[in-house]
Amino acid sequence: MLLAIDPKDGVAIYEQICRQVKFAIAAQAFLPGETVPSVRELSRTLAINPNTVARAYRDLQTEGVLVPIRGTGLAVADDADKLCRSERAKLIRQRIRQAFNEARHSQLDADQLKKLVEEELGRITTEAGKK
Amino acid sequence: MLLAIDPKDGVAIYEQICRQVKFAIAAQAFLPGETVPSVRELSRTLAINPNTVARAYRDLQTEGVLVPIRGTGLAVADDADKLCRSERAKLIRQRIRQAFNEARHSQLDADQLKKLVEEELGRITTEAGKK
Amino acid sequence: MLLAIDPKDGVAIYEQICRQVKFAIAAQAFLPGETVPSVRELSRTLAINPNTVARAYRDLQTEGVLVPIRGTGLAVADDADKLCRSERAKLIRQRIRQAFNEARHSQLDADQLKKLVEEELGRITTEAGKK
Amino acid sequence: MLLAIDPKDGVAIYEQICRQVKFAIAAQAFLPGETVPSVRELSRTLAINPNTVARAYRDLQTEGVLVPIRGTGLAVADDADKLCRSERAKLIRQRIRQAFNEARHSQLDADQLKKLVEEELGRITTEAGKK
DNA sequence: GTGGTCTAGACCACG
DNA sequence: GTGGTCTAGACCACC
Repeated sequence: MLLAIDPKDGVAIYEQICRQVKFAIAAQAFLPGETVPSVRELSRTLAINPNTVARAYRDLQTEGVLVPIRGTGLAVADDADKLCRSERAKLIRQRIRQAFNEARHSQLDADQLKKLVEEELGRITTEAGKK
Repeated sequence: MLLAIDPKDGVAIYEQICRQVKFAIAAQAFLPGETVPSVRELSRTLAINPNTVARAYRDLQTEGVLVPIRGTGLAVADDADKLCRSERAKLIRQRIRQAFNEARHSQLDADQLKKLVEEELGRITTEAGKK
Repeated sequence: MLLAIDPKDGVAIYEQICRQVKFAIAAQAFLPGETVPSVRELSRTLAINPNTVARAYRDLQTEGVLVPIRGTGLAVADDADKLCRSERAKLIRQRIRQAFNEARHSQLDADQLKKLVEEELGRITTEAGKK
Repeated sequence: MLLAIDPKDGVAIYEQICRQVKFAIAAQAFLPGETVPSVRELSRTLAINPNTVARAYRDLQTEGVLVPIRGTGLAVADDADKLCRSERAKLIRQRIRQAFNEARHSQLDADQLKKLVEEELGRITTEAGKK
């Protein structure tokens, strides 16, 4: 279970947990039906307060990603993998669209933007290749 | 002076003001040497708390975008236009890099990402063309 | 012995067992004097924790629905069928009263409520007729 | 602002708050655009912990009933009244259907059920009349 | 052991 | 003043 939490990231810890759990499910690191680490265990692992983990898990439940099994723990919902994958795509697209909109709105020249994007895109893909 | 403030945007109001003033300067809607609306006037116009406008202007002063003119108000700094344009570029590059990093970190396939980016890029440039 | 247990139902499993056993007795699927399945057997059949079955049976004993027969197991009490039927009626009346109270308390118009009730009542009786 | 909270009702306090706020909005005791009592104020009024109120309000936000106004408070969303009215109806119908289903499932005689319902319905309407 | 709820009190950004 | 987040620790029902 690899969750990288940064307490001073600016974004709330419980949101980091939510996002990473969803991404882990999307990447099939957690399979539907499996239980996720217990609130207490994860809170120990990440050295954060159990309430914070509980809140993240609660949000994941209201989103339908996790389902409670009484006295046993929280399990990944049956269709959570599809749900998480589609949401992951949506989130990423949203971020990109937002960045581009901002660029356009600031009257940045279209060619400059295109060039910039290709630079960054190249940077990412080569890094991914190295890995 | 056209500033579109949305109190329900989630983004802090003072940040919206900062950003829009800087973009207005970058787009040469305000020229270096010109004075910006007074705190009281702008707070009336936008129907928001004067403290909020004051805070925005304070931040803009620390960034060197605005300079106080004794007995007159706040004026756009001499090199503010260049400064704003370069910062705009930096901001945009940062956003794009951030979005791409997030995408990569979520184990999204590189080709999918590339395709997605090109889609959105096309969408933006055609829209810009229409405009 | 047909007991449909749903671990994800939200209702506690031991309560589901209690309720279904009592309803089975009320419907004369179990007759007074008959023995019910042993804790170990039922727990295997339903694939749930033996403690949970034991707790359900314990509750049924305190309610006087089941009586222990030394060396043999648990048997349906002599008057359990009447007891279960009357309790069933009480439970149902309670639920209905509760639902109506809630409706009234929510300031729903009395006529609307009446209409709604008759709709649902019709739905139930026709379904029962079909069956 | 009349919210009747019963700490030992069995249902969680935060849920009682949620339901009552929604019902209050449905009954137009709160109008869209108005702010609801602040977390701290309501927690004082009800003599409960602010966190509990905050949790209720948070749930109402995720449901789209309340919207945050930074530094000012929480306001009733524009279409919250319709949303709450329809949900109120749905909730009540659900409860009634559930009670009836349970009745049917327990093989209660249809005529008995009908008689029982009419008794209770009469009880409610006469009480409402008195009020 | 599990999650769920509640209390208490702290700190932060925002207006 | 407002809500948002986090920590700490308690109690409960359930398995």
